[in-house]
Amino acid sequence: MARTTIPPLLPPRHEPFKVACSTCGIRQLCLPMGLPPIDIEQLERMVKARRLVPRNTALFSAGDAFEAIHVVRTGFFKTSACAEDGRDQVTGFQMAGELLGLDGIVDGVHTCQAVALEDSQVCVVPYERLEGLSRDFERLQHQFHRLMSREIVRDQGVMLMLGTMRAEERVVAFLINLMRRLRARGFSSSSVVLRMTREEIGSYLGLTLETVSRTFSRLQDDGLLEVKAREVRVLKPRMLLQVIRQAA
Amino acid sequence: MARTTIPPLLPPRHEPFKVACSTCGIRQLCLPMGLPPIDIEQLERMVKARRLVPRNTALFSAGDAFEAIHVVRTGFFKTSACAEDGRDQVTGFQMAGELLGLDGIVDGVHTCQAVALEDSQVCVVPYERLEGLSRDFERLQHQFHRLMSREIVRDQGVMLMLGTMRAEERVVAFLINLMRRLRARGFSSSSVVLRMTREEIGSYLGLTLETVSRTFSRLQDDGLLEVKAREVRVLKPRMLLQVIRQAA
DNA sequence: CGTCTAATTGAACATCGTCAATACTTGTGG
DNA sequence: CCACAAGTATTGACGATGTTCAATTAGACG
Repeated sequence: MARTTIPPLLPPRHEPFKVACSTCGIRQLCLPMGLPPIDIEQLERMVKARRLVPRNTALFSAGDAFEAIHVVRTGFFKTSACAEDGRDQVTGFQMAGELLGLDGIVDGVHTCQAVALEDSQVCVVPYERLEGLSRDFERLQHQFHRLMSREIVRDQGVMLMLGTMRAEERVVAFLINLMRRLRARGFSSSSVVLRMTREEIGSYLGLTLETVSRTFSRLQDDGLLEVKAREVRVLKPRMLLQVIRQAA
Repeated sequence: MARTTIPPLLPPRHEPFKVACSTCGIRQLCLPMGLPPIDIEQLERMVKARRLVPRNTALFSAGDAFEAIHVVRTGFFKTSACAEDGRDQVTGFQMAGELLGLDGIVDGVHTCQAVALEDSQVCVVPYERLEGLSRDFERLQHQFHRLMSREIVRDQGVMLMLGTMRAEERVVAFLINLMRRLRARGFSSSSVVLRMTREEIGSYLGLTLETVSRTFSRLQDDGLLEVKAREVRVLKPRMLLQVIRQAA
């Protein structure tokens, strides 16, 4: 029953959690980031509920009506864009504090799919409520704009990677980015357990799963990494950075 | 003096134009799109001025302080992202009604460069003013959010292209997209004069200029296009569409 | 009209993708 | 608890696609 190619819909729509941004462990990485307590209180009013998203289920899919922005509270997601012709690609991986669903605003319909790669929890921010409170609270408004802009800058970075990097550089850039974000969340800065398959990494990087696998093996042979299935340990962080810098 | 690799700064900062969105020829494609007259009047209040941007000059560069969103009124732009290591890539081409500078919101600094590919005119929308009026005018607010979201969706489309398409598909997708947008602006739907070099196209598509050139030649040999330097005429629009559809 | 940039084209080469065989994980049911 | 099955990862050989380098031609602009 688990692990279907088309993830099953999520049965329980809303879990009745108590939401309290002001005491949330990830508030420095999330929407409240940098806001004074008075604005964070407003933020709490926006959040409708938390929602559980079991592993391998879709939080939303392409074509779904857009009603809310979601913020990852715990867990790990991937988003995939799909074109009309069936082509699809992983466009990003999201972890605690990161936003899901900004694509839906323009036409009120999601154009991508968000799937949990492990049992996860998200905060549901109904979009109408967000716009409403943004009108009354300047800092909240600015914060939201900053996060949309950050997504645009992030996307530009992905384009740069896809357009200019070779396979090895892409894989290394992916790893460095992932570990930087994990470090910001208090995880080890030298070792990761990847939540995604080689195929998903490859899709994100515009490579085949074989090329991703071979690249990991080569980086291991060169002594920069230790790779054991999904567990990656960085042995030479400096040299890893150089893999990208030396190119141009 | 002209055509330096680093475009010269724009000497006259603000041209004293009278701004009137309500009578502007491109209002259906621009920020006012779909808004009722009463909101368009508010929009006019946001626009500080129009500004002339001569060919091959930068409207803004990476590192510049972000103060305003710009909207292309006439002409044609490219935006390029540049990484710390010197790597850079064209991330988009903008024409009348399209926005420039959304990347600057997050940190108050531009992360990309916008260069005019022909003598152009932009409307300057000071960002503080935009946020201020957005708080008072719901539809304006929503419109702005829609346009940021549209940029995110557009970027996802570019990623999909860079990650999954072969050279010929990329070039064709680029042409189809360009002509669709030109058609929406009342230009011929069968012939274009490209404003950018093969190198700029290649950078955008993640290909070398030689591959772009060869691909044009092949599409011409196959009778789908007629290419004479920068002038491209589409002879078989249906078959052009099929170049992309048949892949998956 | 001449110079500089841009575009085309060819040949050799590198990188990555495809196909295929094998090994390793993980979860499930006997 | 073990064995099996399905999914996931590794590795090799080969081939396709796109890059690099180089030479030539065509355009654009002063």
